[in-house]
Amino acid sequence: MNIASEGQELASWARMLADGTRATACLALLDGRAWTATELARLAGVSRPTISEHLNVLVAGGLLTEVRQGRHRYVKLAGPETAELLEGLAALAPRRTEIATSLAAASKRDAFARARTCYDHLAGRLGVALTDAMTERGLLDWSDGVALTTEGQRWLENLGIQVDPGRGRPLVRSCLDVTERRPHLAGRVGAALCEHALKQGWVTHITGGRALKVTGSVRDLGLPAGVVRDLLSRG
Amino acid sequence: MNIASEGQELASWARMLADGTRATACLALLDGRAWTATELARLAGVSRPTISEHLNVLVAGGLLTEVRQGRHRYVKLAGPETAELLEGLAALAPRRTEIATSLAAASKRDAFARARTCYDHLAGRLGVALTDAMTERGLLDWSDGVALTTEGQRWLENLGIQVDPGRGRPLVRSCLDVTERRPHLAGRVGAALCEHALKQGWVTHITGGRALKVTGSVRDLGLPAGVVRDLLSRG
DNA sequence: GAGATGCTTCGGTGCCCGCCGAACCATCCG
DNA sequence: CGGATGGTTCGGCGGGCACCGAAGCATCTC
Repeated sequence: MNIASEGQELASWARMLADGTRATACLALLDGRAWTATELARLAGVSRPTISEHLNVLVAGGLLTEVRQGRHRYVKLAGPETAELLEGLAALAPRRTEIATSLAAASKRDAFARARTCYDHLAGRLGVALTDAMTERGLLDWSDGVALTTEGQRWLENLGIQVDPGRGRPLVRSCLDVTERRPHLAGRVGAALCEHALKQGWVTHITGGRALKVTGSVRDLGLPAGVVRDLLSRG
Repeated sequence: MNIASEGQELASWARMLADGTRATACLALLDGRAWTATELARLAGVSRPTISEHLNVLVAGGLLTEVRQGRHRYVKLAGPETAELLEGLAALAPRRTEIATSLAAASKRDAFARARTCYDHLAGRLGVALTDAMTERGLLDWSDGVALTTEGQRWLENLGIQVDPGRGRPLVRSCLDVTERRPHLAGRVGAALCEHALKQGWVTHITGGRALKVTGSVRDLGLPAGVVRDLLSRG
């Protein structure tokens, strides 16, 4: 109860992210996939022994979970809440380096801001616009947190989307978008929607990152015309 | 843009809170008051030189702002966003030590959970219940973030509450409650409401903390009867 | 079996940083 | 002016920890 011990607790938690290598690994894991230790070592630019220690810390701290398969150690974020927390933190951490370094980097960032995955759901302008459109059409109710309306359930059924019954994880949940700084849809419905979008070819993965390419089929989603134009521009 | 440098950035930010002394100081500052360096040193149990260095770090990092008055150095949280971020983090950090140590500590915690200030607005069960009641009566609109409805404006006027016109700071804003883990009202309206509540004697400060004592006048607020009973019980 | 691959353990090194006491500066007070 | 008080600067100490290379397991492949 005393404030000093609470401070210690908060600090020990923050310490997990207070190392560049660990933070980099966590950001990489935001794509929702399970990575091997070696992959993360290469990404973060450290040796295997080093990343091994770091993963021990993160797993012990409950931020990551691991699965051992044969000689591989797969780690991933402990859960959607963790992912959302991380995205929120990254969004809130003041960004000091907002300088476009090169044209290639800029266009890569553009793609990232336009449409990407966040853990297992859609994010970027696409994710936010989709969430807005769903709200507009009465599929979501934000009066207390966020909830799926009966119209929303019907809409999902009409699209043929099966929502993973999932244990405990909320049906819908709002997640702060890193680039838009506005909430987009997460939770089981968000995940199902993303899966469906990939399966239907509305979006496809761009190699080497979380960015997504938006295809013409996105016109059928009922998004405002201006948004559709933006999403399809140059790409 | 590259993920490694983003990781470094996140880490350097997290490092500010990764020290027990600094985290303790930040939690103390959550009461919204400006503290002197010596006060914080005594609270955190470190020497004056030590806290001085820590405050330098936090101010340089933008988490705190300072005002020099005579021979005093007053520090406080940089702004309401910072306070809300901290409350959110403290709420999200898994609490491992949830053991009631003594009756005195338990009753102190009870008071804290029942009603307190969070930065400059009301929090605890009181804050959350008040926010719920306002939503119920159509004073708040949560369809896109949170907004004050015209009914809400009228309600404030009827109560004779002047809302600080404030530069840039949002009129209303939701803030995650540490104990309830649900949003309560912050922003300029939240601050004005808290100020009004103190002035009208709805609540009074309990010495030595952020906890508030709820008085009988709270009956006039239109909260559900069960909530009122809870808030007034034992105290 | 032998060799390759993924990962961990173990020493060891070096750096960072939290901490303090002593000295110092600035301000307020009589 | 001198003494008290709040704060900072400085030097130095100590511990923690991020990192690596070498060696050691475990697993898969041929």
